[in-house]
Amino acid sequence: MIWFVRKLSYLWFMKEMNDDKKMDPTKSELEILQVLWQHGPNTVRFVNDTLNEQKRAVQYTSTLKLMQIMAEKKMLTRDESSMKHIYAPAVEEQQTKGILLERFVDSMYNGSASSLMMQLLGNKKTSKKELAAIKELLNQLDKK
Amino acid sequence: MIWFVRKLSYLWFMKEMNDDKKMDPTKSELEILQVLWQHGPNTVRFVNDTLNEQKRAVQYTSTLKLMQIMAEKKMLTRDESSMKHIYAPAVEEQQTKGILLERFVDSMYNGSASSLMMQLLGNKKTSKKELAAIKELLNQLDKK
DNA sequence: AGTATGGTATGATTTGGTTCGTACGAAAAC
DNA sequence: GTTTTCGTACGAACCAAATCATACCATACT
Repeated sequence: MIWFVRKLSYLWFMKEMNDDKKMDPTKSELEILQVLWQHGPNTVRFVNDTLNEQKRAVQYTSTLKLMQIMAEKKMLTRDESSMKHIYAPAVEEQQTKGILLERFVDSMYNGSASSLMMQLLGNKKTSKKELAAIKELLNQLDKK
Repeated sequence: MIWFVRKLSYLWFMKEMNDDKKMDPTKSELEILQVLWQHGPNTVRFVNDTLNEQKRAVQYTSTLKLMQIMAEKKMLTRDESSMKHIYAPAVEEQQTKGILLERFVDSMYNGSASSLMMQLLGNKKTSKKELAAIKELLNQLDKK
């Protein structure tokens, strides 16, 4: 009986570990995830090219290595059936961003979403269109 | 004449450098800034104690070193007139947070504040009180 | 067949941030 | 006056993340 309990708690432990790693993208890892979320599963070549034109100069092998590591961490999956491996995100976009956002709010605004809002709205860069969209959003929430 | 132009552009360059560093708090640096923003100028001892009770175990000398580095970067100023040095934030809270927020929104939501809002509101953790506060905020903005 | 091209694998190195041990000085307590 | 306590200074070690050079394999082109 004991072995069974041990096994269970071990599995649980491993699950937690993986979830942790999966969900903790670093800055560069996030950049890669963004590309894959936006353009769908793709090759290293594609991701690297996209990164280079959209963000900054980075060597092909650097991107390769990072993506390999991410696959190890189960943050990405990869299809090795063809020579050119195809990588896909293994984490859900909304969920991941949600976690990161929560962490951000916690560390900067003591978890207060409305404080963040104030900051956002006080910022000149928030356009009128954005404001309108936000209001619309709130109204819709009300109706539920 | 040439030397003068050189001097000017050098100074300009240094100014940029400093501004950059000033405004780029790392995670731990931000923790320290938060303490100082919240409690006003203070000693290393105080900051370290606060950190230890509010966040995590950290050695006194670690906090000391970090704050020294931050002072070097002009992120903090310090008053050395007394034996116990008094550190004060050299960057404005709202401004700094604004920059960080903007960066965050850019990297995660392509600069769209309303996308961020959606995320925030979709999150169960946003309480009704928060929601009310946000609405209030928007109404006030309208009146202007 | 031979060479150019495009891919993966991987170890070594660099970098940035953080942590801590140790040294040392001033002031307070004894 | 000596010892303990509380402070700063600073180099060294550590760690995670990121970068890159190199090696090697498969495919395509001539």
